[in-house]
Amino acid sequence: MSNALSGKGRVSAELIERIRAKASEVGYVPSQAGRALRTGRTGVLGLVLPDISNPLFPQIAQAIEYAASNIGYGVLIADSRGEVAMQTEAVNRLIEQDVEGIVIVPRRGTRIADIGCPVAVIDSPSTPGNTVAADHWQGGQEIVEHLTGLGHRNLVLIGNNPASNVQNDRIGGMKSRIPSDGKAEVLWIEPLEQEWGKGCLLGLAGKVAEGFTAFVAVSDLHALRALTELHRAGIGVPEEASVTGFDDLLWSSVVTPGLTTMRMDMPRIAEIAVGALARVIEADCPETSRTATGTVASVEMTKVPMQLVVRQTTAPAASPTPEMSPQTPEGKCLC
Amino acid sequence: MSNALSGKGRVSAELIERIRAKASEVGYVPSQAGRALRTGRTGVLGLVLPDISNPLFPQIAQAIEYAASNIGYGVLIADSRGEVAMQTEAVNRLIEQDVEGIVIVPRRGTRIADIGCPVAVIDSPSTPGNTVAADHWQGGQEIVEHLTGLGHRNLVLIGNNPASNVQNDRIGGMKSRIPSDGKAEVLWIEPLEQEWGKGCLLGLAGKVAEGFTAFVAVSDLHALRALTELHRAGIGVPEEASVTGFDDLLWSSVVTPGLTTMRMDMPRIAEIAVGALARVIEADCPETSRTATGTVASVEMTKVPMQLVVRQTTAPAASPTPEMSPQTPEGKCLC
DNA sequence: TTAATTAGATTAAACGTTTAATCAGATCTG
DNA sequence: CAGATCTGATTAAACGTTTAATCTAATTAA
Repeated sequence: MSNALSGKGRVSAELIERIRAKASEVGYVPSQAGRALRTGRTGVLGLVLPDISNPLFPQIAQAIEYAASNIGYGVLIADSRGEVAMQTEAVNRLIEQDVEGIVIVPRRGTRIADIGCPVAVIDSPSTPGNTVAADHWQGGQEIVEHLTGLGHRNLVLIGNNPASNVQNDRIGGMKSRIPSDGKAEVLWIEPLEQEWGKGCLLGLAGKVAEGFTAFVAVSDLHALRALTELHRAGIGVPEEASVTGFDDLLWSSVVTPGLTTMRMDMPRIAEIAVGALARVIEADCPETSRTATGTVASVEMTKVPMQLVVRQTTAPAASPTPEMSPQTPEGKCLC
Repeated sequence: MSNALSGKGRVSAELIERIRAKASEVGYVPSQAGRALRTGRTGVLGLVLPDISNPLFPQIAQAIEYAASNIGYGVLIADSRGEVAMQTEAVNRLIEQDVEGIVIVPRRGTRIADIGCPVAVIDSPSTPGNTVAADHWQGGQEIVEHLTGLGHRNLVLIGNNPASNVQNDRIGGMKSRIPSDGKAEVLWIEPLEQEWGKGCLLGLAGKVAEGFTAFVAVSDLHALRALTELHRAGIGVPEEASVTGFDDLLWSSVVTPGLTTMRMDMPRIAEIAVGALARVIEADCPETSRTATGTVASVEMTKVPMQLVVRQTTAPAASPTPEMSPQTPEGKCLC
């Protein structure tokens, strides 16, 4: 009844105590529904992901949930399962559930329309309307600096799909740090698989024969693939070739050798994202919560630096490879 | 106002149409808060996980979210981040958010107390109070049947922690299918790491020297570790040794060679779990939703069979290994 | 023709909370 | 001491929905 007065208004300490006592005696818990109806605040944020089965989803979800619960919000999840149509449908489901704001990790190439509630976008700094993201470009730079610092000059950059902003940023950053006396070749997996079938070999052995000494993947997933393919071909990692990934997925540390990779500061990113949401929510609320303008474009976009995690898949480049001329002419996919 | 009458009561088709028109004209969306207050139904389920960073969390979350949204429920997530204390705290946060039921994947060894709302537990059939789970025992049986069918007789079973019900079930099932002319040795990783440090070698090369031809892990994570360790030691997979995992994590298909593993039927499990919840919710609701009895113990526990996924890490056992005597005497951890 | 039934529309009450408004008593001021 | 001020408690209104109840007019039956 007046329990809420425990903060506002004027009540005697004695009364407040009596209420408290009775409350816990009866096991009273305030109903969120009632509060929500009166105040228009549900205390719930939505989180929509392009595809929950994305391996780095756990990091995102965990960080968002943590950041949200820290400032008193719950997190309602929705999965667009990769389909772009379901993305808007998921958003609709969330706003029907009266979420006060939405954190969205958009599917590749998707633009988030102005919906009726505050939105924070986590994608890549190159995405229009983005709110916060890891600095993928800087991450790309740092990983190749690490490799060039070890003496590597000829790098194979491994990506999956050139349509991804994130992947492009990472590869862009990598390229920008290739020394003038070195060279880099980009290898896109998806087109390759279009032609040779899913799970095909990437022809990495051929690359080392051509003189490449390092394989720089845009994701630990692809790094793992490279790692095992090289192992299989009898090429020692890191003695004969170095391999790096991105994202520091869980298993990066359990493979042998441990994978050198770049890690995002997810807790930070999540904190910024939900923080931005909370700010516009708590600002807009007094007036017209239903008519909230949509995107949190007002708050300037933030880039969070990535961090290098050095493990065992990187080592100094093999001595200037005496036979560096292309011995195996075909660098093709060996599928 | 009477929009809801669109289902109950008696209204003319004409009026119903007029309402609809006006509604969409004004862009009216019914407020969940109001409905929740009146009906006591929030349409939200909670999902609490022992540790979101668990790599198979995506599968669980995705499946639960899908099953829930299919029958009109939203899913609020909560992470107990491994700490048992936070598990109950997470549950409390959820019920404060007025969830109508909770799906919980309990932390190892945790027992779920009777809280004030319906609960479905997903763990292992050996866990008391469990509602639904994959049939880990059967999974263990099937994977070794696959291996013995290929002629393997001496298997190393790799687990992490003997305190896990799930792992014990799997290993139990495995053991139950070891043929009389074969042998099996269990290798627990966690105690090993206690002694030799995290990420230490498991001494697998020694095992193949002793005559073991197959490594059966309780998780793809450990299988991956075994796979790379064997590769590293120059032991061919699957020519010289077979390796299998569990759970069919995302990357199981991208490693080279692709990992043979057992997959849970998560969609099915999720459907059963949220189905059970929905049933008791919709039954209890009319009377006393606040006084719901707690666990969904009433509905009998269900075991969902696991499915074998054969890829390339398993092959017929090498010809009866002529030199099967233990050449490398030390089977110790080589860390 | 009148009373009884009924379809369809309108009104009212209730859910549990918060916030504003009202009220009674006490302290203070002129 | 009377009127003004203030403190703390109590009461009332409102949020948006659903469900029950009331009300009107029209159709049917006697």
